[in-house]
Amino acid sequence: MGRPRQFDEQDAVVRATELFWRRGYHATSVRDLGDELKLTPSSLYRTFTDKHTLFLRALDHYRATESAQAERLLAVDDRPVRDVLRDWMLWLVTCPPDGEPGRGCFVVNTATELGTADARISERTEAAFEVTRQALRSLLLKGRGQGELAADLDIDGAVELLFTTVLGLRVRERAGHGRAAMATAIDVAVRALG
Amino acid sequence: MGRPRQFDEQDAVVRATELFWRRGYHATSVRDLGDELKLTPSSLYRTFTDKHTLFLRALDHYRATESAQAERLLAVDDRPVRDVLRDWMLWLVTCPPDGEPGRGCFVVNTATELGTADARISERTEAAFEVTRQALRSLLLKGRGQGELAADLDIDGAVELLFTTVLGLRVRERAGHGRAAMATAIDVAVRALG
DNA sequence: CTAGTACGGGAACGATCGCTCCACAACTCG
DNA sequence: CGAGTTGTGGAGCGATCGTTCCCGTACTAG
Repeated sequence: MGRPRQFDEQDAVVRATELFWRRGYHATSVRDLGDELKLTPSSLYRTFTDKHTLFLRALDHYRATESAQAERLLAVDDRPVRDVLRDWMLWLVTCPPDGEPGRGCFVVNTATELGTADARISERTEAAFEVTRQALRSLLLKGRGQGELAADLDIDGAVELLFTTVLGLRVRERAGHGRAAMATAIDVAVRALG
Repeated sequence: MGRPRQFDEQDAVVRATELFWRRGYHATSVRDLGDELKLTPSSLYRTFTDKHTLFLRALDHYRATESAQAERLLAVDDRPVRDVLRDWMLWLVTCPPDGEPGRGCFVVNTATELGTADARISERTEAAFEVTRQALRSLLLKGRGQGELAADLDIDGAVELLFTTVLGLRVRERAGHGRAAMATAIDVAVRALG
């Protein structure tokens, strides 16, 4: 009972995610959030407890949507594994296609801004990283099983290199590096699978 | 003439660099800096103009010292290029060996925290990135010239992949990833040179 | 209708932000 | 010595930080 909400909580989380994503945790003030989400401080705190909790919600939302899209791209079953891998990496690097400067990856930005100091945050970034590693691993296993990749391919090693490369790519997108250079890196990485 | 300084300016820059490195730009307050550098606000502002300018000084100092150490490691001339490359990458990832959580790379942390919004900062991060790419390029060229690497090695491609890998490694160090996993990624990357 | 409950709007809390100002101290030069 | 110059210490500026509180509002239950 009581007075009904005048805003959509999920929509507010989406907007908060975009703001935190672009500016990072410390550079985003509660008033910035209030303006963007069209929420007064009282509604914001009543709904999301505090800034830190809202940030965790934003991280979770980002992981959920990002993972969903990634799974869709990786689930393509009728194309060569190498092509699926390349397209997925290219997509990771082109996520925000419209003008404006690259936002990089919210998880990577968060991990570098806050390091390992905050446990509740770093357990989320680590979980996100682990999802990526597992997605790479199962894709490579599929490729090896289908004979597209060498039978003696070092899966663990390949996963580590590809995962590390992905992190590097997302830093470069945030830094505004050209798509061509990153596409080159992706090509070489994929070709390194043998 | 006038009253002499009671502190060493260079030493203050070193301390400021460490603080900005660990905490990032926005999370480091002028009072934090004052405490760490043992400077009153008036001395700090008289000497370094403002927080932003001090941050640029810190970035420049980091680049200078970091580049100097990297050049020393890359200048080793009596060892196989692949070993030099591997050792350099391992060193990049182990820079702060003593306890405490990894600080990652100050340049990478800055690039992801501030993106491309601030021109004076991003021109410095880009310059630092370019130095790394050039160092990789000349090392690979040397290796190819000495016959250690294949004559038809795609230098541009290899540089892009290695550079991207290095950025990813520094993110991972900041995120507290284990040295073993990163060493694996490095091994595979070096082996991918053929 | 009334009582109870959750939300919206916004003033305002104490703390901290980046930064300035000024009286005083410590030096060089004539 | 005194005049000139620069650094030091620290109070304190206005602005903004994250957060709370209060009151009027919009709803449900009885």
